[in-house]
This record gives sequence, structure tokens and C-alpha cells, in this order.
Amino acid sequence: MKYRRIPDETIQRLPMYLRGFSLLEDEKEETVSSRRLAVRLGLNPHQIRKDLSYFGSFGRRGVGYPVRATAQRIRRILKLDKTQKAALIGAGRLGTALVAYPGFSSFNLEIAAIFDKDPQKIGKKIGHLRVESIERLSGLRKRKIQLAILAVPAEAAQSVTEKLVKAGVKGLLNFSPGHLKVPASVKKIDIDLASQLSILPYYL
Amino acid sequence: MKYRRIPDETIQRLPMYLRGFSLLEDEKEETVSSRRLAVRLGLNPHQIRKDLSYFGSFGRRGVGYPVRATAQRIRRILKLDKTQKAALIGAGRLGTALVAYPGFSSFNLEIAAIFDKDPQKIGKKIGHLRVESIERLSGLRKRKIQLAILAVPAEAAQSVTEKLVKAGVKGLLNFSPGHLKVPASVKKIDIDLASQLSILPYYL
DNA sequence: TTTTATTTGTGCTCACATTCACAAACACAA
DNA sequence: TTGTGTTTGTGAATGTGAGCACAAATAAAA
Ligand SMILES: NC(=O)c1ccc[n+]([C@@H]2O[C@H](COP(=O)([O-])OP(=O)(O)OC[C@H]3O[C@@H](n4cnc5c(N)ncnc54)[C@H](O)[C@@H]3O)[C@@H](O)[C@H]2O)c1
Ligand SMILES: NC(=O)c1ccc[n+]([C@@H]2O[C@H](COP(=O)([O-])OP(=O)(O)OC[C@H]3O[C@@H](n4cnc5c(N)ncnc54)[C@H](O)[C@@H]3O)[C@@H](O)[C@H]2O)c1
Repeated sequence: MKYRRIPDETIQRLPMYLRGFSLLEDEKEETVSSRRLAVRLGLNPHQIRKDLSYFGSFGRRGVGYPVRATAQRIRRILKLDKTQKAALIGAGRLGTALVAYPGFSSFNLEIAAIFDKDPQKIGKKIGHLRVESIERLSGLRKRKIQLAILAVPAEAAQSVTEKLVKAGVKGLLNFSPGHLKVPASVKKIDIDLASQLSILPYYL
Repeated sequence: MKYRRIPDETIQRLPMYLRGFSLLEDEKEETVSSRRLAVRLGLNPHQIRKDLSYFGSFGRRGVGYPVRATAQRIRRILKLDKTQKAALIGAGRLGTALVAYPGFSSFNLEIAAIFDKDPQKIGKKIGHLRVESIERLSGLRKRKIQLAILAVPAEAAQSVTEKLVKAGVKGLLNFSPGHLKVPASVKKIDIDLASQLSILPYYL
């Protein structure tokens, strides 16, 4: 395997593959071919093989991919082999829905802190976490939390982001609409739900 | 302007452009250049001009794009010039957060019905809507609702989808993880929040 | 051992989105 | 009217991801 730049698109598909492999792990499958996996995931086998090959040789020709080992290797690549802690900023409607979501744990992701600026909400329990004051964001570095989920109103998003960056956050999942400036050293993913829904009518 | 196939990527950016133009509309701006808009949205002017040019000539050289007219034209393209109704399936944590979200209306999108199968939830009010039984999905066609937001557990997603398709739904925003089979005539957009968050640690 | 059937890994091709470059169109000042 | 400075619209160049084809590797049967 020569060195090749790994496309972002490949990285984005890895969680899908991981979910597939994890499911097969639960089903006690030993191996799976790219073809069978592709059918399950609704994409094509070439893509899966190509994507995985960026990271080396995973499978055995004539056999397929060893389920357990490959799942573990993808976790390793995505740094999901150890639990990753994330902070949630904004204990609003969307935020509380996310905290209650059990689906993150299968990726070894954990929402480990909740922050808000509303005095009414600070101190209240959501799930097994207590909402903390936004003033305490600076403690994130010490608590080794480098990921944050941003679920505050758009007006507050930029200023909160700057506090997060100061607090050492390196990855940001942003739900607020509008453009958010972050330093190049910080990876940001935007999820604009209203925009997504707006696309659908076009295809009617 | 010759006919050219319009890339999906262009369509996906239109809501962003629309949000930009709408904001400028509120600010009573008459015109805006691709450069100024690009700065606001955090992307490059070439892209904006190219994207808009797929749909004809929007602006005036030496001047820029007329804010009001262009906003209206993008709404027209996205079929957002009339209010588009969507049904929400699954009155759970995520679903209720979405119903309460006021941001859809600026795109002329309206959640106009909520369905669930839980008898405990059916009949309850969420916002100004009453949760209906999933059995009543077939009424969607008569009510001219062609869009649906799927916020049910993954196990239920495929069967609910099939009911939606039968009920005449043509666009689907799916929040459940895993692969969903839909006919080619139906446009589906998947939002897998856990996968999105899983990507971040890779870049740490 | 040989043959046949699988299946991976990857160089190559192709398609297509992005970016560039520039002519055409416009405003405005001199 | 002429010149200067903008800005759009678009053909062309560029870059890159997806799809393809096939050799290499493996298993299992003959
Ligand atoms: N609810 C949805 O379904 C939905 C859909 C699409 C987008 N969004 C976006 O997600 C974000 C959150 O939406 P929501 O519906 O949960 O809003 P919300 O108003 O219910 O919650 C926002 C929370 O952020 C807190 N907050 C405000 N300013 C803050 C600050 N400076 N620091 C810390 N906390 C602060 C508020 O106290 C509140 O608890 C918004 O940007 C919204 O546009 C939400
Ligand atoms: N909550 C989150 O933050 C979050 C995050 C990522 C993904 N998701 C996904 O979104 C979906 C919904 O999540 P949630 O947290 O709101 O779940 P939830 O359990 O809170 O709500 C699901 C709702 O769907 C209803 N339902 C179940 N089967 C149904 C059926 N056959 N027909 C109609 N309604 C049915 C249930 O009664 C319930 O009200 C799930 O697929 C989940 O994986 C949610």
C-alpha cells in the first residue's frame, strides 16, 4: 500500500462501516465479504474495499473481512477504541434530546458535561448529569474533554465557540444555522436541519 | 445559458444562499455582490455565481444581485414560495424538539401533522398539534402532505417508510440509523447524528 | 497437485464538481 | 463621450472522488 491522501468522504463513511461490523459482531459472524456488507448498508462493494484499503490490508482474499478484528481496527482509526467525552452546550429542546439518546454509546461516545447560561437551568439534572454554568467552560481542558456539541441559539453560537476554542476544544458539532468562524486547528461539522428539510421540496 | 445538469451539491447550497438573502432582505439591503455574500456565508464567490447561473441570470454586472428578487427566485426554485407541509412520525425526544423549533417557518416549512403508535401519546397535544395514530397515515395524500420527517426507532423505520410511500410521501428526512430502502421516485435524506459525532475524534 | 470459485487490493479511467480566467455588461466620473 | 473600476456569467482548466477491471491470494473441490 502506497501512501495516498485519505478523502474526507472516506472518513465520513467509516462510522457506517463500523455500525455494520458492530452489528455483525453481535450476530457472532466470523467474516463478511464486501459484497454482503454492501447489500446491508445499501452501497457498493468497490467503495467499501477502496475505503478500507486506504488504511492497509484488512481482509483475506477468497474469504472476506474478519468481523471482530476489522471492527476494532476501524474503532482505532476513528479513535473510538477509548471512550470519547463530549460536552453539550445548550440544555434546550435539542440538547436534552441528544443527552437522552442512547445511540452514542455504541460508538464509545459519551456526553460527559452539559453547560447553559440560563440560571433557571443551571444545577438541574438532565439524565444523570447536572447542568453547569457556561462560566465553567474553561474547566474542559482539565477534564480532558476535547469535543463539543453546540446547541445554543444562533446569536450566541460565535461567542460560545470562541470560549470553547479557548478551553481547548478541538472538534465541534454545530447545530446552529449560519456561518461559524473557527481556527484551522479545530474540526467543525455543521448540521443545519432546516436547510436539509428545505432541500426536499425541490425534488417533488 | 445552455442547459446543464444541475449538481445535487448546488441544490444543497441553495438553502444557505436563501438564508443569506433573507437576512439581507430583513436588513433592507437592495443589492449584494457575490463577494460580500461569500464573506458572510464563509464560502467563495465563484461558487455562488456558478451555482446561481445554473438557473439563469440573476444579477447585474457591475452591481450585484438584487436581494429581494433573488431571494424570491431561490424560493421558487426550491418550491418554498408556497408553504410546504411535512408530517412528523415519532413523537419522541427528537420529534418533540423538532416540532417546537421555530426555524422551519423562515423557509416556509411547516410541520402540519404528528403521528405515533404509542396509545399513551396519541391524542396528546404537542405545540398546537394533536398526536395522531399511525394508522391514519393514509390520510396524508388527501391532506396534501408529501414530506415526512422520520424520528422513530431504527427497528420501526423500514415498515413506517413503506406506509409513508403508500400514503404518497415523496420526500423523506430520516433520522434513524441504518439503511432504509425507498423507491427511486422518493427523495430521501439521511441524518445520522451519531455517525456525524463519530467523525470528530479522527481529527483530534 | 491441479482446477475452480471466491474475494480482496489497487492502478487506471471516467465523471463531475470546483476553481480559474476573462469577456461582456454596467455605473459613474471626468 | 470616453475612461476607469466593478461585477456578473460562463467556457475552460483543474482536481479529485467514484467506479471499474483485473491480478494476486485464498479456499475448497477434483
Ligand atoms: N430544536 C430543534 O429541533 C432545532 C432544529 C434545527 C436547529 N436547531 C438549532 O439548535 C440550536 C438549539 O435549538 P433549541 O431548539 O434546542 O433551542 P432552545 O432555545 O430550546 O435551547 C437553547 C439553549 O441554549 C441556552 N443558551 C442560550 N445562550 C447561551 C449561551 N450564551 N451559553 C450557553 N447556553 C446558552 C439557552 O438557555 C437554552 O437552554 C439553535 O441554534 C437552533 O437553531 C434546533
Ligand atoms: N434523540 C436523539 O437525540 C437522537 C439522536 C440521533 C438519532 N436519533 C434517532 O432518531 C429516532 C428517534 O429518536 P428519539 O430519541 O426521539 O426516540 P424516542 O424513543 O424518544 O421516540 C421514538 C418515538 O417513536 C414512536 N414509535 C415507535 N414505533 C413507532 C411506529 N411503528 N410508528 C409510529 N411511531 C412509533 C415511539 O412511540 C416514540 O414516541 C431514532 O431512530 C434514533 O435512533 C435520535
